[in-house]
Amino acid sequence: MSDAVDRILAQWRSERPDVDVWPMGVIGRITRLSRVLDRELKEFFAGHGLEHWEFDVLATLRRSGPPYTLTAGALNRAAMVTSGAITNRIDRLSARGLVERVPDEEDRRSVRVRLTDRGRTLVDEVVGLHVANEVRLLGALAPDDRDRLAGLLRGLLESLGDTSID
Amino acid sequence: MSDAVDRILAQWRSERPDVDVWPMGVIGRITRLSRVLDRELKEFFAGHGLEHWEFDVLATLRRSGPPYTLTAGALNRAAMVTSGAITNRIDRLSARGLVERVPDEEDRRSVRVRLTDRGRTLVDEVVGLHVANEVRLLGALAPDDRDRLAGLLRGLLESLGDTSID
DNA sequence: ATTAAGAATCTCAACGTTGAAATATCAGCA
DNA sequence: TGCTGATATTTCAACGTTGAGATTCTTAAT
Repeated sequence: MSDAVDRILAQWRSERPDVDVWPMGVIGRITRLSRVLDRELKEFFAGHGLEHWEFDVLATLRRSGPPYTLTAGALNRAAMVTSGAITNRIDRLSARGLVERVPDEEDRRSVRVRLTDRGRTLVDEVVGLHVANEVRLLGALAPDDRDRLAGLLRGLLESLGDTSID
Repeated sequence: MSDAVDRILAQWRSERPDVDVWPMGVIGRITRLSRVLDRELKEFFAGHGLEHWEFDVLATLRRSGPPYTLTAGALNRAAMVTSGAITNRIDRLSARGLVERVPDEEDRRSVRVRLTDRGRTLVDEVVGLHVANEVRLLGALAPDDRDRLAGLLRGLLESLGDTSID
């Protein structure tokens, strides 16, 4: 049982035995898994006429609950991208009629972004299939291992300060 | 003890109790960790006058062992990017004098990319510091947990077919 | 030799993100 | 009321990747 990262670690041990590269066994695998999973999810969403980032934004609004409205800044932090990227994403989702900009009466610097009925219908249809697809991708994981893995990853995220979505 | 993903999961359970979103507890965390770690590494490499991708290419060549030479295609697969991206990266590393293109005598479609002495010196200086920085980032992980986490991630990567770096 | 299929790399236009600057607004305070 | 610093969003040029097509070369069959 070995993966691509095992081969990379073996190369380093051979070439630079003075460096203990164990952290790459964790960080390298997180990086590679992220890429592999991204490709899989991209393919899945394409099958439903969506970009990955489109689903992300719609899902963020959907799970925030009624009235399915968040500020651009909140979407920004949730997606972990810069503000310019969010402006662009809202523009395009808005052009597709999936969200709409609503002026914020209380703070006129702010823009509220609201899921339209079409947007909500779409995300509600897709989210179940999306999760089923994720279940498939994690099929190799025994039920006990799911919790162990999630717990270890949570510990890391906490230690790195990723504790808030607001 | 909770992280950003715990909050996301709680939102889904409240809004869509009919969907069991446990896979997001794994995939969501891998995705977020990848972004957080990417930012940290980017900052580290910038402190050494390098882009993250520059180090990646140099390290791939370095750990392949003497004569520190790989084809463009091999770099391509190692970096998990498209061929156009690798051409671009080789161009720029070559302009910095860190690698050089060597015509492949056996297969004239191929381009061999060789680490220059400057490139090798640079990567050899930086790799130890890079690993030390990774150790710092994983500081929250108990020694036993390192192996457990690496093992669980390896199992996933294998099951998704990521078993080769050639 | 010649041909055809496949492989390795490069080219390039389209696309999305970044990061900084610009704009507009708010909140606290003199 | 008028500042001042902070905040929210948009704008925009620079940058890197993608993905498809073009180019060059190899391999195997004829």
